[in-house]
Amino acid sequence: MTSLAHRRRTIRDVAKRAGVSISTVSNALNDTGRVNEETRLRVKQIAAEIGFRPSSLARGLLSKRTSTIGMLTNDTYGRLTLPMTAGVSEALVSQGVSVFLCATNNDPALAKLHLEALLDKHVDGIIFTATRLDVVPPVELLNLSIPVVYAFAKGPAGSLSFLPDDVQGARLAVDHLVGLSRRTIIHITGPEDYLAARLRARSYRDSYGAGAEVLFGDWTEEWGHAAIDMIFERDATPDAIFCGNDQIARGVIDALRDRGVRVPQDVAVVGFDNWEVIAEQTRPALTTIDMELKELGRRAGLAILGLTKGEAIAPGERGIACRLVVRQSSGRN
Amino acid sequence: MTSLAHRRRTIRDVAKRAGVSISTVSNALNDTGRVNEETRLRVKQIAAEIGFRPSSLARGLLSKRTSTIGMLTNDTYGRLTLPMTAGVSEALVSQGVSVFLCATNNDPALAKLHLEALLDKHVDGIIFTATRLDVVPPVELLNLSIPVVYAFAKGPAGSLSFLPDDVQGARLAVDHLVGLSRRTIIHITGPEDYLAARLRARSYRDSYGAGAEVLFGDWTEEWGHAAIDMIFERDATPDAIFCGNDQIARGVIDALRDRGVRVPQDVAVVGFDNWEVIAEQTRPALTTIDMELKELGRRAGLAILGLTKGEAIAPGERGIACRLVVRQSSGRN
DNA sequence: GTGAAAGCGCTAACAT
DNA sequence: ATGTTAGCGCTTTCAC
Repeated sequence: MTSLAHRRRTIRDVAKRAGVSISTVSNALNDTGRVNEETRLRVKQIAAEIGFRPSSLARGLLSKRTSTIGMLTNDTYGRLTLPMTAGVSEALVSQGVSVFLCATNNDPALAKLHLEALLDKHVDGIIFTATRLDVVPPVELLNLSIPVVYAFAKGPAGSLSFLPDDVQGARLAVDHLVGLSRRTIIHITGPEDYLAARLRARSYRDSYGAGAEVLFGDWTEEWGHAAIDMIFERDATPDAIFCGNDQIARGVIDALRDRGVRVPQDVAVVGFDNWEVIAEQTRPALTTIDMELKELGRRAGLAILGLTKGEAIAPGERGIACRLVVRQSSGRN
Repeated sequence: MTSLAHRRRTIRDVAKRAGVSISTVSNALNDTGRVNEETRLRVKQIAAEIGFRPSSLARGLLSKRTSTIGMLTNDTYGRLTLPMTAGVSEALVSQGVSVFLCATNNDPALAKLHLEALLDKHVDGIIFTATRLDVVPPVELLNLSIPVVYAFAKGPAGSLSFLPDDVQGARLAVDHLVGLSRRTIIHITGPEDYLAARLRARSYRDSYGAGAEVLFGDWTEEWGHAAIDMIFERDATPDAIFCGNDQIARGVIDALRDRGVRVPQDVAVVGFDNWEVIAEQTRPALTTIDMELKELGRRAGLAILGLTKGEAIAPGERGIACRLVVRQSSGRN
């Protein structure tokens, strides 16, 4: 193997080659100060030639900014965190900001370890994300001297959080079903101790009005099956089911098919999440609510970017609108 | 909002407070040089008290190491990349190394942008990961002065790659079915232009011997359905099916149930991926092959760590053994 | 055992 | 328009 470890080019290399001082190089490259246009061009030319890239370490030492941010997530890279990370990264890469991704696996000690590594590295800001809205963020985030933004998690009082608008999302689902002239809509959802489940359920009740019925259970296909078994033992059966997530919806649809109930003709089904591997593969494909997590991440990224630049951004909870994705499971009957 | 932006403590703050010079502080904190034990303790004590954390920027400027690595992935945080990232991070966090995650979304321009950001930030090394084995890594990775490791991707000649052992994995599946006295095993898999599909198919043929039959298609449930429809139009039907991934397997199982064929009594089914949201929710739950992606990531992480420390690690392709996960879809008949 | 001083690669204030 | 200089926060000789 040939030795690839050529010493990195420094500003001095450029200066020597261009026959000017290092400060002229600095000014030329950064388009600052007064530099003869010819000189500027020549310096830039030479810098490019020898592959000079300014050390962000040296730069950061002066400027106190590193163009890096940390993302702390409580789970092991789940399906919620990832679209958000994509959004964050997308918002920041064009500004030259890179993202440290740190999964804490719900382990406070690991969270602390990651956080210390981030602080050692002088990240300009931190985004905390979680797999559920009611996770309590690490207390260590409380008194940092760098800005912190919460994404898909409620930050403490006085902080800035970006959250999906579960209430609006659930209303979207119910309104859609009502618009299709469905009369009897039942809501099958996850555990009641999840804030998201409670929010969606409350919104369903508010939109639907009298006769609303909510079945809390688990976020699984199995629960979807079980719930259908319970419901269809009764006399009155619904003509629409709004599920708290896509997995439940898939279980519901499979159970309905097993019973010979036609979807969407007899019963329309709407899910929540737009988890494509589930929603697109149910038969029929699932109408569902998309939380626009990537957009949520993008917003959080832009916010942290602004904050690190010293912009004043009002704290509070920002809701991100959900989007209805219509597929076959809710067609007209 | 109270001003939280207290100036960071520096080594000088510690020195002043301890009444010693900064070099003594440095030596005391790093357990280097000759320092009186009492002094050392006192310095450490004071450093902790005022919350001093050495700037990794200043440190990196001297040492040429930043304790950061970059992960470049060709997709948008898919289900393959993520367990690997978890493994990488797990291997490195205890060493104080943080990971920049960069999704290139299969866009070469974006890849270049990310790569330049990483180089600007002096990452100590780079791990490239992909969603399929036969992705061609960005050429820009070729002549870097920092080590590069490939994970779930074949690097160029002379590089170090970590790959799942698809051949062994497929053999595991076939041997398992044969061990259950299954006689007629068919292989339904994804597109033939995927290297992974070809490797698994070849291994299946080699293990199974005469009479092997491979159906190439897509990596979807839909294709699983379609394949079963084709197969069961014929006279001779198999008593076992080995699928190229879990989605196909799920489609296969659903199609079999629709036809009244019992799984596993009449036909045993084995998948590939151990994608839990799929495998655990099929009815019956799916026996499948786990590629141990987290372990693969861990190995890649350890390798890059060694390389950045200057250890000599032989280039080549390292196969990571797959693991058979037995669930109900392949029980004894 | 401790401290003074040089210097990592860069930017910015100040001379010239 | 360009160069000299100080210094960001730290590690590392080398004197004392």
